[in-house]
Amino acid sequence: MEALMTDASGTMHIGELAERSGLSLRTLRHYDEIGLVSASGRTEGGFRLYTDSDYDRLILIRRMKPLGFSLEQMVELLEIIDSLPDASESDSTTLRDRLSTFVQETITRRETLRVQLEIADDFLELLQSREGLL
Amino acid sequence: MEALMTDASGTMHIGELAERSGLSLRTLRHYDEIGLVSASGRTEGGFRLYTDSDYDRLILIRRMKPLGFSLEQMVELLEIIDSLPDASESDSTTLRDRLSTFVQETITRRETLRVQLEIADDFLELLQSREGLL
DNA sequence: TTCTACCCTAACGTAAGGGTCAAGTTCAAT
DNA sequence: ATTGAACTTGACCCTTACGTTAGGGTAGAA
Repeated sequence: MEALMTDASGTMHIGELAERSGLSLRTLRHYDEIGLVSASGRTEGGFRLYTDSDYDRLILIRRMKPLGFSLEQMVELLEIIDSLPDASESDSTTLRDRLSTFVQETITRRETLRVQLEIADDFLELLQSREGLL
Repeated sequence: MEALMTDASGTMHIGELAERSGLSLRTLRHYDEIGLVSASGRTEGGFRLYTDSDYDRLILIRRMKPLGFSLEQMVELLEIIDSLPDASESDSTTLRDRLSTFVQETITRRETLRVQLEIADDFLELLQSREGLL
């Protein structure tokens, strides 16, 4: 009975974004505070207003999370990604370096995750064998 | 040039256990404080004394870590495991239940880990495609 | 206007340690 | 027996990523 996007100008309040992204209100406010995903605007009364691209940003962040980057690192990576479209030639050397550092980090962390999965399997087996003894 | 176990009675100080387990001194003290892995004894002067079975306990904990259980939950699981050998018949029903609950939790968490690995792969691909654009 | 659902800030709490520090302990070498 | 380097102690503050009240303000329908 209610539109997904309350406002015709394509903005939403924090509650809707929370629901759509599956993140808590507190988390969204926290991300705003630290500048990871700032609300694109505010109502006169002070309500945060978010847009669809804010939502996209959140989705990207949700994908980064399993890799265990700190929020601060995510801020940095988003900065890099945001500035990619423009500076394709000028100062792209530093940008390229910063990005490839991130890619390396990501590869390392992905590997860590893989190892953890293995360890988890080991542990599960161990637990189940104990269970069998009962 | 020095024995792995300094003491003939088969005990070691916190430093040696830290080195052998790969955990920090701070971590070991923390585990002692919360009763996850308590030192088996103390010297007259107050130094913690650990045994080989303390070491074994640590290894088990290290294997649990990737699953993301809280230290408090690990305390509980270790309690269960410790009491398995004896109570094979008497009150083993509650024990069996508690253990199987843990096994279920572990399976769930293992699945989460697997999904995270997938998401990580997605993200890595995404990053690398952006890198290709430069 | 008043109700209700939603939103705000501010501030303290939490887990799992990290780091630092002064002070006490061990123990091998003298 | 003594000494001094290496080790250990507990205490306390710091960190990250939020959760959790507490006390209010706002949006919009009835």
